[in-house]
Amino acid sequence: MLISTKGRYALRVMIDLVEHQSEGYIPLKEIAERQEISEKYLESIIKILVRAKMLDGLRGKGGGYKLTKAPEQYTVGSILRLTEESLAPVSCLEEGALPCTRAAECRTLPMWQGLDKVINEYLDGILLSDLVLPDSAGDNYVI
Amino acid sequence: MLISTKGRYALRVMIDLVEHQSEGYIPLKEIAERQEISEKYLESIIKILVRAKMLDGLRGKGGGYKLTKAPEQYTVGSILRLTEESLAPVSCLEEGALPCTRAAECRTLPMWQGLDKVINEYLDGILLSDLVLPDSAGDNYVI
DNA sequence: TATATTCCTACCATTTCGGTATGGAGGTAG
DNA sequence: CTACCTCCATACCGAAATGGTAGGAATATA
Repeated sequence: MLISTKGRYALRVMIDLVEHQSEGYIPLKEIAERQEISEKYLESIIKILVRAKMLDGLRGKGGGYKLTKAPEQYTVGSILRLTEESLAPVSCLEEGALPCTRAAECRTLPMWQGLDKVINEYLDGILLSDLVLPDSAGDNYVI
Repeated sequence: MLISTKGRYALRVMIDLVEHQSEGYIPLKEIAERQEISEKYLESIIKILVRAKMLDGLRGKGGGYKLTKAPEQYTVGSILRLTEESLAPVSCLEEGALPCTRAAECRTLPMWQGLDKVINEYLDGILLSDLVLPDSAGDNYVI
């Protein structure tokens, strides 16, 4: 499995916020209820998005979270690369992985690099706004 | 990470066997030494390939393993789908996963299905024989 | 029969996954 | 100024997956 619940939930939060953009700051509690995710777990995921300035958090009464950019400005890839620490399909391609001593003779390395490219290009080709479109238009990003 | 060491090692074993096809049955010990993988761990991986009739195992003195088909008959995808129990990028697409109650309203499901398709098509487009070609030809499957 | 080699079943340490619990710190309305 | 509501930080925890290890039984050859 490439994408854990963390990444999937992060995406659902972002979509939820797009769908309630007009309401200003949305409290965590509301999102958690709508998305049926535990408040505390969701909190830890949202924290990552706030630190990366993908969301803006406002404390105090009437506070909550909202997007910092327009939905077309976020790619799915950029969101997932934040929450999943790596989207690399194999450990030898992960950032900070110690260079494999067999890399030079490795028959499979170029293939893994190709797979990595395919995955990232697919995910970067989809915008957050694409995921919120009415159902009928939901096929344009399924290759 | 999508592909664990199991899948990667399986692929390396298959490649090793292609490169020593002419020598008949190749003992586990030889493969393990060449590939620098523990004999016992490799054994558990090879077992999977034998059970699926991708390899033929012969016991006793002079025994070992060999391919059951020509290298062009194996796709990388077919090998990986055996050793990794699933190549699904998200858990909700795994075989035997309990159907998600939110599937109908899920904004991200079609995207995950698209990703799954992209991954499988890439891996099924590469043959075992492609991985054994001389180095200079190693770019034809990197998109 | 001695030896090489595959098969089969357990077991295990470490890490990751998917959370929960507790306690603040900081803003805002009244 | 205080009560309330929100974000922020840290610690902990059970279950499953990962990446192996160990011991021995079955089988074929010489």
